[in-house]
Amino acid sequence: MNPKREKIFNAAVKKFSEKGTTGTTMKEISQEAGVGKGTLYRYFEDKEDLVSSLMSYGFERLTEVIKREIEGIESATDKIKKVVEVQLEFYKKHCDFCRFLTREFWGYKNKFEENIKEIRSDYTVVIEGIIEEGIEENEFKAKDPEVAAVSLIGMVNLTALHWFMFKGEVAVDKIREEVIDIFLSGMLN
Amino acid sequence: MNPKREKIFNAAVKKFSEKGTTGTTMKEISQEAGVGKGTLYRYFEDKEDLVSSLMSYGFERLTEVIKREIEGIESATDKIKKVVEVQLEFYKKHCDFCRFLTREFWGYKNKFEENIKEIRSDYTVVIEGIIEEGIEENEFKAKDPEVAAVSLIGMVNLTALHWFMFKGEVAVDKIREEVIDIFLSGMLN
Amino acid sequence: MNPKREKIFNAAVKKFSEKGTTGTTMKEISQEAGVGKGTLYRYFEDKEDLVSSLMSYGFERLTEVIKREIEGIESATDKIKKVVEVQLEFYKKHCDFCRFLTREFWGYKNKFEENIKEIRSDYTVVIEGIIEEGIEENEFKAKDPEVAAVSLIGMVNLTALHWFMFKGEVAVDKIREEVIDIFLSGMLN
Amino acid sequence: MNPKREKIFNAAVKKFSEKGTTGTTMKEISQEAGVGKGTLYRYFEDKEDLVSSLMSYGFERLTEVIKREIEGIESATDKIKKVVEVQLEFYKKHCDFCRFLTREFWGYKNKFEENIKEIRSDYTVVIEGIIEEGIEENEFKAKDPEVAAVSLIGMVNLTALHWFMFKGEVAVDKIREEVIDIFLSGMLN
DNA sequence: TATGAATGAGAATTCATTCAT
DNA sequence: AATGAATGAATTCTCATTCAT
Repeated sequence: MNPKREKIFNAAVKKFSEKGTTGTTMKEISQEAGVGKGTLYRYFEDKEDLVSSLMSYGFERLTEVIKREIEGIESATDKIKKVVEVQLEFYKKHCDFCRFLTREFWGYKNKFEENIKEIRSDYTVVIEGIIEEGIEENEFKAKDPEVAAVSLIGMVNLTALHWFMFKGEVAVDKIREEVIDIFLSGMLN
Repeated sequence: MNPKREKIFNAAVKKFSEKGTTGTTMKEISQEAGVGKGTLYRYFEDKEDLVSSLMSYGFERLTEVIKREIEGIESATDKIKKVVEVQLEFYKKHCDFCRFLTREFWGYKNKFEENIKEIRSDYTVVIEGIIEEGIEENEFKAKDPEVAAVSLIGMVNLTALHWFMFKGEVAVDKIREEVIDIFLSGMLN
Repeated sequence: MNPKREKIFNAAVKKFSEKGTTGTTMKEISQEAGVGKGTLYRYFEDKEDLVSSLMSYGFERLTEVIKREIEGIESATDKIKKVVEVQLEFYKKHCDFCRFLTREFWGYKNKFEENIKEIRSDYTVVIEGIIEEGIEENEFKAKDPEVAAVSLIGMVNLTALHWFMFKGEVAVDKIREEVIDIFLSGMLN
Repeated sequence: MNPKREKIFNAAVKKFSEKGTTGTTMKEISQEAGVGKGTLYRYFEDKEDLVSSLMSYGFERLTEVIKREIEGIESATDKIKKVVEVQLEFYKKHCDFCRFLTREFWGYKNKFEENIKEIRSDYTVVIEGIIEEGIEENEFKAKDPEVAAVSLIGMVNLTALHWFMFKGEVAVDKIREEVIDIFLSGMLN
């Protein structure tokens, strides 16, 4: 990627996470990025485009990493374990981005809405695929793979964010163990 | 509650859900509520206060309903089942409010931050309590009740919102069954 | 007319005449008018609306005055004399407005274009009517009343503006005599 | 003239006529001209200089053509006829330029103001000269040659522009006949 | 000599908030 | 108590101009 575009992305993530997209001004982003205000508009149509490009970019990176990491893993159970781990690591590393994402994803009508939905769908579908596979192989017993996939994402997403917001850091190991255990074996003794 | 305050709350929820808090103007809220713009400032200090009051109010209602509904239920397992059901019904009924909540909760510095954190904590703590109870009673096996509680909230929250956003309505029955099953018994066959 | 709207109109004419519509900022107008910047937007949709409203308003006033003044005059010749006199007086009195008009009328596409064309047409048509009348009464000999009408307007318009720009004031008496003489009797000896 | 300078002139006239000088960006001109944006600044000090150079250039061409065409013509009457014809042809051929001129000429303070006034004066003076000549030769009867000259220019200028704007084309023949007739013989029967 | 990426002053416009009625 | 006209700080975005390549 163009290095200046990347500089802008990094500055935007930081600011958006701290103050929200609407609470952040283009001027602040340009200052954080160390470029002129006008330069933002050379790389992005407008603020909306910057926000949605950033969201797409992040989702794509996350989906990419997950796809790459589960490659070669055989059982659906092991794949799920890896997915949880990779996601938590991603959240820990890019917690600014993840806060931004959680906040802005459930967004309101904007010109890029469809585009975003598609990207997010990609990400959900990967996890859904693993669950379907597990069902076929008789490893898993879920009736509705979509509910199961979104549930898993929800568990990881909210616990990670909860830790980040209330304790200051994502406790990857602790969360991973517990989440995997609950998701795979349930709470019942 | 003061009926005019309630009118304003209802108008605000509707608009905030449609267009976000920053995308909604005080004028729009006043028109939706059928009162003068100045009147809003009689009932709320400023916009920030309106947003955070609304958030507290909603969390309190949800916590209240949950507390009331699990009263008298004996086993932790049944309590969890009820919690999931009540939450999904609440999401279905007040999906505007829930979208607003998810978006605005992971909020950014504002004068009411501490207040909000406390309220949200109340809500988490109720569920954490049920889980702790279940552990004590040897019904549950979780190592970390907090992770477990937030995981459950995350599952319900995200599946409900996912259905609302991508399918237009929250499929309470389907989600409830699957989520309860996963949370209690896990995915493994 | 609303007194605040009028204050804004007067301020806008003055500034537009001095610096052109695009050379004048909304801030300057608001300062000249002694109102807040936001107030301009209570009375006009946007800058374009302010410009075109002003143009319509001026054309309407001019057309109105002309219509009123020629009422009761019998011969077309006398009517033409009155038209030239009234126009020159108007130009002298509102030379700011006239400079603005001449400059901005031959404008470029904008949302109010059709509206403006209609208003200007009204004004041209009045003069065309007098000429047609004169032809019917055998007073005048023009073959094309439209060319004749626009010619007269052009003579008055440009001489008045020329005097204003190059000599600082519109010499009403001198211009009136000569223009009427040329238009009615021609240059030939 | 330098061919690149001419390319820029042509591009600028086209754009200025379509969208006004302030509505046209330097980038648009450079693209229309097929040169880099920076190149414009090699041939013109700044935008103001481009506008005023263009205006001077056009006035000079028009004055030049008129001077050349009336050379050798004897009577003032015939010279006036030729002047009207030449002007109308020029307007028809360069209507973009003429619209630009009418709009921008009644210009506002800028660093090249004096220069422009002089050029325009040149043009007026040629026609004034013809009229003075006619008076001396007893062909014409005007009392004030300046009013007469500006009147003629006004007639031609506004009728041509009126036709261009409201009918899409300058009807040279029709306008010429009528304007010459009015100017020389007047309207009276 | 020619280019176009980068800049930042400045423009139009919005909107939370105030306050006279 | 209720209203909505008025305000101006703040925001997004544009574009003339510069300058390194």
